[in-house]
Amino acid sequence: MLIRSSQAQNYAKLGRVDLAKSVDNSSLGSECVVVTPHNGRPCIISNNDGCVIARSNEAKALGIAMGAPWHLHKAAFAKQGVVVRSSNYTLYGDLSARVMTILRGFAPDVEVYSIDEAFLDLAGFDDRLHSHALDMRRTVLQWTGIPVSVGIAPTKTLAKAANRTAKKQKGGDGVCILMTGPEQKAALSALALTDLWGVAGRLATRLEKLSITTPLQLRDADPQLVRQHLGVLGERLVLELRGIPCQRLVLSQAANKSIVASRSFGRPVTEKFELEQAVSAFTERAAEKLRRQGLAASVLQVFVTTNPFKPQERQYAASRTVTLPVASADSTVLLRAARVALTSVWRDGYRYKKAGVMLLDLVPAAMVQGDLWTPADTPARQQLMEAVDVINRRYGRRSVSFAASGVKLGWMLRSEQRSSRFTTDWSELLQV
DNA sequence: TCTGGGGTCCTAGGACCC
DNA sequence: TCTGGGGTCCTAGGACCC
Repeated sequence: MLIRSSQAQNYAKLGRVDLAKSVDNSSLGSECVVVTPHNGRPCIISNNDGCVIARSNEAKALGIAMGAPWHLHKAAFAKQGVVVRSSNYTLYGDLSARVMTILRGFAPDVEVYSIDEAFLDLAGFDDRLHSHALDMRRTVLQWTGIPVSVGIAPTKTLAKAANRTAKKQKGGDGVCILMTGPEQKAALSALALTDLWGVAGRLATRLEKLSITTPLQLRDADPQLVRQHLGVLGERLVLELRGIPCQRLVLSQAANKSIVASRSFGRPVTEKFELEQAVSAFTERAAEKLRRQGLAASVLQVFVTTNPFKPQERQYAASRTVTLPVASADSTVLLRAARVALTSVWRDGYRYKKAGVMLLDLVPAAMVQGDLWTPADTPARQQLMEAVDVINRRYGRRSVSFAASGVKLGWMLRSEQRSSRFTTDWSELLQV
């Protein structure tokens, strides 16, 4: 598929659309690759010049694997005339939004699952699932130029399998419906364990030890046994494969629970000041994201690792978290916390490969109260700290703590944790 | 010589997804 | 010299409390 738009000078992978009917269950999925004017030349997208994260069909035909390390294949790619582009998530986000808007016209409930996937509730379309799916496909293609494939089934897990089947069908119409037992059996028997949603290498290995090597064997396995060995996720997987939904449609876009900024370094970092610079940059980037979403962070974590691909080198991985007295989105505050955390994880003599900053315990910034949020040492803050000292002397060290919980930000006495005593009225603290 | 049990919270780590 | 980045969820184990 070609997009002739001049701004789309690389290609975007977009649009597996899984539509799931949640109540009595059906589902739909699509995948498309949009390739810009490279006239049939193989094309890939890399992330940070590290890994291949998307491939055009021509590139797939060359045997270029998903996630292939870029540096190992650089020479071969050049020889084969592979066009390489960097990822452009702003562009993909824009295309994605257009597709999602169209999909909302085809079902009342749409879950935007990722940048290129959606689950739709198709309850009520039972007698015309196929024509509805074709209609949807046609419209998305006409209006955006993006081909999508559709998988329909009683559960999300089966819908994903249906989607995969639809995508792989040679000469098919891009739609796969797995509503009946025989249909499901036929489709599942053509898949490998790791084709299933939620099963990657580690789980597959553990399943093999239970003599479960195919999706059908997993479906027919004892859920209790699977739960014992793989936990609750494994049990859910078995049930979903049997057509018993364990996952509802998620309609509301929940706020982020964490924000990360991280990078792998092009060459090993051995000097502390270099790492400090990087961590500062990560912190700024994460803080910007935080503010754009109208959030504040209560906890900041810094992590560093050496290169795990070089086992012959001494390995070290560490992370340190700093809890802020009050949730903040202020760069100065976050930078200070990041510096403290980094100093604590830093060890001389290692070749650092990757580092990052993670912001956690996010709360709406609007909930953070007045002076206590500002980085400066205000009189109110000094009063607060004195009060904390008094309380700690009376009740023991660290008996008062600050926390964000749900929509409330406040303090609590540890001894009263059970009663979850939160408040945003800081003066109460002074009276304890 | 014998050294509770149950609940909660926190953290680190593992596994998965796109 | 070179192997991504950004997320979520679950679990095990230790600390702590009663």
